[in-house]
Amino acid sequence: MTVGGTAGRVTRRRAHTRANLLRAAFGVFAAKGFGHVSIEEICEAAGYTRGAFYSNFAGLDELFFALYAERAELIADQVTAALAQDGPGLDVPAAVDRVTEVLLLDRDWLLVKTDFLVHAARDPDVARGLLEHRARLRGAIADRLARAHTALPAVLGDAEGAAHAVVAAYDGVTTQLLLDRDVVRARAWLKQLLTALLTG
Amino acid sequence: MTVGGTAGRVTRRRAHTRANLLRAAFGVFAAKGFGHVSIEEICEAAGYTRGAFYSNFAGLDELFFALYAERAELIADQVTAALAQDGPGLDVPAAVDRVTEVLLLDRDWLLVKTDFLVHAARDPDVARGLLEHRARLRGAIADRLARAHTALPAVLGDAEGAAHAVVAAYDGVTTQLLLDRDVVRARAWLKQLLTALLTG
DNA sequence: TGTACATCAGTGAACGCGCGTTCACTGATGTAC
DNA sequence: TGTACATCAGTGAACGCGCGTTCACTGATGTAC
Repeated sequence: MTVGGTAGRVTRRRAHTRANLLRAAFGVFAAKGFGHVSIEEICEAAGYTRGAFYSNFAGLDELFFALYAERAELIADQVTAALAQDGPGLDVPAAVDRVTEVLLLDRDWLLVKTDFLVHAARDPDVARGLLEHRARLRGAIADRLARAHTALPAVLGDAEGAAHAVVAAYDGVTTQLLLDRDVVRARAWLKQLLTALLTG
Repeated sequence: MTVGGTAGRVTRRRAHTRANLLRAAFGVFAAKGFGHVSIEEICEAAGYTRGAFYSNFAGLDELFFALYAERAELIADQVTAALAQDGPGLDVPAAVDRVTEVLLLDRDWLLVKTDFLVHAARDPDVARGLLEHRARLRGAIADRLARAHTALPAVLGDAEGAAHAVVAAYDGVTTQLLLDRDVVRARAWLKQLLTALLTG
């Protein structure tokens, strides 16, 4: 246990190195994919030796988790912000536009996110964390829809069901986007899908 | 150039070995994920030495492609069969049931398929092949929908658009299924989504 | 503010293992007669 | 059908590299007075 001020100074260097490693790692992971990336490569990209890596992370997995958590939090905040933008009522088409914009912005993120998905799919513990994160996002969407007072199609059930559908549509469109790299079409397509789903 | 009969006999052994390697590889890939699998592991699982591997494949990538192509073809046939089952008219709910059954059957396949997706997402050549395969499947669905004479919601455009939506729904539901492993819910959910999409 | 001292973050060399890749060899498969 | 011969699929040992992991060390960061 050290005093606040002391820990702050010491931490500054570490935090800096750690951030550099994470930033570099994001690029490398996006380019090559988790599983085709060596610790060596990340260190080289970040300009450190491997010792620095081990001083900050226990291994590749830990760094990958940290990386994912950091970015996922960021995206979640952006989505929440996009949803909160309207007044008490909800302009569904406008909200769809804004959310769509945020969600399909960064191809590198989609790549890393999908890497994380396949990783989570094979490890129940990791999957639980990811499911919780998804549930939180879905909850935010459901809340917003519930407060919208827009008539939702009965087939999907309540707002929770509709939010579920929104997430599924997003995931589905992402898959296609990863392959054809056509962001414009993907956005248009996602809007169309969400419109079809949310306006019976 | 050898005579048919001769090539048949010689090929028989090779084909057998190749099939064994592919079968074993499927299991290993599903369990660990492409990128966490060594040639050594596959050979051990199949009961061959590494030399046998190199006698049949140029490397891991080639085997992975072969594996994917083989299974994808299989699934495509099953889907086509499921679609062809009705008479000239199309019983949409029944067809949805049958297709859903086929598509969400095998978790291992979903895992390998997703591995292949992230791989393709980083390699345009691989992506092209995968996109073509998806287009073919989508075409089959669109054809079937077009012949169904059921009123499709206008938001999705023509039958081609509706087929696009079907694929997106499938991809979206798959993502969730990979995480929560709840096939029953996934099927129910996919049916519900498709119903919402196909019956305005 | 300046100096002596303590701690800790990152260095870089070293070790060793896993495994990709090659290749001379063997015995299995098929042909010719 | 049986035997000698040719070809080729798979063996298993060997080589070597990339890289994960460790650790004694250095110099940077912060403290005490």
